[in-house]
Amino acid sequence: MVSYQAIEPDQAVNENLKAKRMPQPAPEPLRPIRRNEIRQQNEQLILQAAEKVFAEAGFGGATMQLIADVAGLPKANLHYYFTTKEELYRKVVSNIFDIWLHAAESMDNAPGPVEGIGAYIDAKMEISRRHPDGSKVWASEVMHGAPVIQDYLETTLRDWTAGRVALIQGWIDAGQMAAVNPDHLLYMLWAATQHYADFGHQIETLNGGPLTDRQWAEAKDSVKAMILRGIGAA
Amino acid sequence: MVSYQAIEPDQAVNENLKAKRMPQPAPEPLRPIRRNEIRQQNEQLILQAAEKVFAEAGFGGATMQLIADVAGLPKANLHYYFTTKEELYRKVVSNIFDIWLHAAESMDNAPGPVEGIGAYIDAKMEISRRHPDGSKVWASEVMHGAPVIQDYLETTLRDWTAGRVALIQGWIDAGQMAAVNPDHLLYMLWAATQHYADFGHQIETLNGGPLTDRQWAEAKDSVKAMILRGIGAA
DNA sequence: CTGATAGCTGACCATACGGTCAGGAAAAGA
DNA sequence: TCTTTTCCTGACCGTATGGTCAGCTATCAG
Repeated sequence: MVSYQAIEPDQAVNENLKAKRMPQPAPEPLRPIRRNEIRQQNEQLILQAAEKVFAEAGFGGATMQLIADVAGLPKANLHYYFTTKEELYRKVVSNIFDIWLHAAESMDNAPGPVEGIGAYIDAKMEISRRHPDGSKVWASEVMHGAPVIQDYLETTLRDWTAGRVALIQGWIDAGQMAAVNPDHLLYMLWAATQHYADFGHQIETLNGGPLTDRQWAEAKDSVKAMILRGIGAA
Repeated sequence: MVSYQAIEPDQAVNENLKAKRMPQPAPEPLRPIRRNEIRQQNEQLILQAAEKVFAEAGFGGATMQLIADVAGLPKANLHYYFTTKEELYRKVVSNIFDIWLHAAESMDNAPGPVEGIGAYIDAKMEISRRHPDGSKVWASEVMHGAPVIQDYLETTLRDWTAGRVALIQGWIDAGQMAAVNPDHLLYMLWAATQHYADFGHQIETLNGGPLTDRQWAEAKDSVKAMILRGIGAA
């Protein structure tokens, strides 16, 4: 079996659990544990660990035990918050989808393609840099036929896409850019930006290490320059 | 657990096995079974089934039993030809890598970027169309940190990339295209073309069905037009 | 024809997995 | 204080998985 690099369970440990297991010298801990917060905090902790593990191993390769170790919680505790592995996975994917949709708003209310598509590329490149795991989970899900989020594709994404296609067509009709096929332009935008997350390991290997701030800026500029020139908007 | 669509085991059945299990009316079957051929044939059969299953379920989600069913062979027979799941997977990935490298030759011996990069896009789009499973397996492997083909990335791919970067730089120096960053141009080429395989399901969903011949042609033209214009070569 | 060898496979095994549950601990409410 | 509710978890279970192996059959060289 392929041995994915082991993740140190102690990398992320619930601070509250730590505190609980040792005598507390202070009569009142600085952050009193309120019930409401516990649930929110642990769910977040589990979701973060799950995103990492799902991205690294895929749905089939990920194990609840490993997610639990990364989160620093007993496995049974995961099943207390998320009944099944699929329910946890579904929540992870849906979170990512929300981030994406939110970032997509940057395209609207722009006077033209240079600003609109430029801002969209900026936003998507930033997501690739800050949420590479999320991007990978999404990519993995779609590659496997979207067994879990097919309905999202057919409703939300479809509607969003139709709206942006109309937006782009409007720019074309107004002579603000070349008459490219809007669908394929969107595909290229998604592909070019998400590539830096999904294939980040390949890029880092070729680059001889993680991209520096300067290199990320150059990546962003390169993508923007090529695409904007490619659609005759620059 | 996510239920990936079941694959009908009988979709691909070894014709020789079929023949063996039923009385042969003809004294000499048209294709006599030679020992040499059996090995080659079955290995090919298993590799094809494996590529399909690995692409659909990922390494962790794929099972030897399912691969065996798709290949129409008993599971134990798989282990006769490929000792471990990882060995089989490694062979699948390495086969894909070879196809990619071979297609990459289309970029060489071109008088300029229009012909060279145009031909490369053509070749890669054709691979995305004809070998989508292979592309997905590669993507999955890289996304998971390339646990199996890291050495390929560091040697073969690195060398190939360096060569093409020099080639592109030569075109830039000769004034045949704009002064784009060659590395990021390569990333965009990979991203834009492989997207049609890796995210094929998403594209098909948005498209309301598989791309037609005409739509594939338009996709190819769109990618070529945008990129070639984007690098100032058209 | 005969021994040797490659191809084949049902039955089996140890392990690891997702998920369950009884029961304890801690906080909130009364 | 007592009761209720939420939180927590070690131990356990049925199942499915990757892999093995003894023993069979089919081919081939001599």
